[in-house]
Amino acid sequence: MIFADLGLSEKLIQAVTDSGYTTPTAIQAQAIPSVLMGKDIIGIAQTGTGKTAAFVLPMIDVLGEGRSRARMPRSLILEPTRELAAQVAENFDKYGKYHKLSMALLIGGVSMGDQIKALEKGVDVLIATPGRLMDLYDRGNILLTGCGLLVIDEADRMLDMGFIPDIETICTRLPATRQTLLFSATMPPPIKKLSDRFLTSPKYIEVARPASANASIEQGKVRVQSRRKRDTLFAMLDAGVHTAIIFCNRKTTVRDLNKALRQGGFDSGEIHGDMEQRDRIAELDKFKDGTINILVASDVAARGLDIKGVSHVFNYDAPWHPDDYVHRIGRTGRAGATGKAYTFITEEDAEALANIEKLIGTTIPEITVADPGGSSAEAKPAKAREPEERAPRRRTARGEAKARAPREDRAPAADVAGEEIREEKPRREPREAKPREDRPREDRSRDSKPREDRPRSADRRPAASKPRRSNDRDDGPDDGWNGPMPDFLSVGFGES
DNA sequence: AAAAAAT
Repeated sequence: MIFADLGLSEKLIQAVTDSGYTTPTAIQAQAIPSVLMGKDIIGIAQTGTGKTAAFVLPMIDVLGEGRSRARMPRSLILEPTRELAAQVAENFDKYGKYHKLSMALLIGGVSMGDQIKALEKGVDVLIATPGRLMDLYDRGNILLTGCGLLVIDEADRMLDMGFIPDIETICTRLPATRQTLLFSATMPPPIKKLSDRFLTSPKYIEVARPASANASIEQGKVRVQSRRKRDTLFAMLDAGVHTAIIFCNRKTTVRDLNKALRQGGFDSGEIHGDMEQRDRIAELDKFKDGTINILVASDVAARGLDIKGVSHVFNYDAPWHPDDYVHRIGRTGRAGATGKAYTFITEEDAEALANIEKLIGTTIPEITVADPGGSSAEAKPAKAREPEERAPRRRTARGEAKARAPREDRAPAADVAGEEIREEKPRREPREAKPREDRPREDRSRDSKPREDRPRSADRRPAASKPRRSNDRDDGPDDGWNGPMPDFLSVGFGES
């Protein structure tokens, strides 16, 4: 099966080929022909399965060259978070480069002016989070009567976030004869009800959950006292981590931990919902382009965010909801690359852990990190008990940085060719290989200039109806992380 | 127990 078999236009196949993809994923192969035929779809899938391209590609062809009218978008995509919405917009840019579709990204946290301007001009594709969409609708800036195609993405998360009433309201404002695509990782009763009410004889497509079914993620749990989490984490990071997302349950923890990491000489950043939108974007961009290799995150980044080459996920706090565990660790091990996912477990986490292990159907192997706080930490199989009352060593930024392996040792290995579109946002370039101690922090900003061929953040304004870049870059399927793994991180698995 | 999303 290749993309050319799915009934997509030649221009679209060209854009897909330009991006280096040839083989559709399961969800793409099943969904694309049906979407092209105008059918409603329920897709049980997450990002990581290639879900986004499964609706973006056929939508580009369905909308074709048709003309939009002022304030009357022809299609609407609803996303639960601003980042996901932006990510979908990037997909339209990438695959729609040979089409003349206009789009607008309606998300909160940024000024409305550009969004309103884009709406006035008329857009083919509206990508929105519910809050801003409702706001602009109530202000009379949007007419949904011409909107014949609706995508409800991440429906279960919309439910979690209390968006379902908004979604229902929006559905009733769209024309009754329309095409509706609903994607969800799970089908809880309220989502079932929603689909019964707003979809017409949908085709049901279910693909395996990538994270639970994903053998490319090596999982481990680390039993740790709350007060030793930080030292343990530092030790594990010191041992050599290419790129890591560190999830915390609270925004305050995110902030504190990032601060500590930076003081410790790590190139880290943070993302959580209390940050200004532009800072969220900036941090994510830095992580994507390699300016930083550690991202401390709240669950705002748990689902869907597609960043290539994340080698490690750390659950600094065990997630309270087992579903979140699956989503979090799904940020690594993507597109055939291998990933590691480590979860810190304190005594209070016993119940959460039990729920997680029940959900994923296996016991997570336990690893022990010896000598946290030292720079020569190594992990040993679980049975080797760690000496308990070792005084945590104070680390200074200098000494700690010197003790760390030079960057070259942690550089990613050669790319592995992946043929399927699973990744919405490939890592752009190999990261800076210089050891950080050679480069004072204040000097680094001027060195990390953005590449000319990738959209700068200023370019990512909401109104995407600007002329398309003719030489849109070729995002080959670089798979990201597949590099050498420090030995210690690999031992100890299969012990329990 | 938190986070997210409109201001």
